[in-house]
Amino acid sequence: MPELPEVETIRRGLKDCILNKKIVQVEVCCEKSFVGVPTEVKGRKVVGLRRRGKALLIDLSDNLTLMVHLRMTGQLIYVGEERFAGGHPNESFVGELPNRQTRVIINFGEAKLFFNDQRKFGFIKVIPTDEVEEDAFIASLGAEPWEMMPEDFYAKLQRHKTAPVKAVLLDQKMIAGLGNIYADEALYDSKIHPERKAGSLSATEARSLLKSACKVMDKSLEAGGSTIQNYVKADGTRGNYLDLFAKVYHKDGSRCERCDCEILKTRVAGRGTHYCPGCQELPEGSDD
DNA sequence: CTAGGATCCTGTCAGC
DNA sequence: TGCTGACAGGATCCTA
Repeated sequence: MPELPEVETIRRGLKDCILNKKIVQVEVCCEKSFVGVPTEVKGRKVVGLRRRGKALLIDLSDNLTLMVHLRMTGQLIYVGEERFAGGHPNESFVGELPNRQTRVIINFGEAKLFFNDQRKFGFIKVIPTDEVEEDAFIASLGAEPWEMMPEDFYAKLQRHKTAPVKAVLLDQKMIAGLGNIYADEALYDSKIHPERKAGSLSATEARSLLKSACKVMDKSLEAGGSTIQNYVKADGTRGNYLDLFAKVYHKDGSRCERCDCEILKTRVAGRGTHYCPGCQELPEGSDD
């Protein structure tokens, strides 16, 4: 799940747990999940935590950085005096660790950080700190939503004559950090149909969409992304963090709170897509 | 340059 | 109960 707000929430939470701590050992349980030499990381101290798009950057002493990308099902679980977990929400947040989804264990001595990832799409990559900007993934990223200039956003949308606007929103080169959840939520918030041709949006619509993207992500950040505290409710039962802010995502079958139409789920650009047919209308004709 | 599809991998759920 | 296929919140690689 981890999209920008989740990764940012992890960055903030993890900072309090691991900043200034020394890595005693790195245990790689799945080769595919760790790019680099584990022993190189040994003995280094965590000196900072940054984020770029959906990538978490853990800066270590002596010019080394761990780039963590959670992709679809990655999660980071810190187990020490306190427990902090974020990423793809499931029972690993609260259960015994390591488990069969554990791919990497970063050992801080008295505490451990577990990188779990069911589908093995995510990874931790070792990069010299001064070369992070040159990493192919980092270098290709578009601007952070809050830093994106509306006119640049509009110009980028204009380049896509036939692609649905939803597909363009998901493109990290276009704008960094949006995934399937926030793409649907942003489109709903600005009342734009996900299948509108990206190039057909007016400058005003583009501006509105960018504003909505920032708004829905701010709201999720406020709610604390998908972390242990909104996964386990006060009464001990399991909650769904989407309930805290989602208006359309996984809401198919329920009523739009703006116009009372039924929220629909379709497939756009190969992805499950949720929208309200009442307030996200597709204009008549072929030039949509 | 853009556009569309397959693909990496594991798990869950619906339907038979 | 057991099997099968569809699908899952990401990004890349390939082809056209």
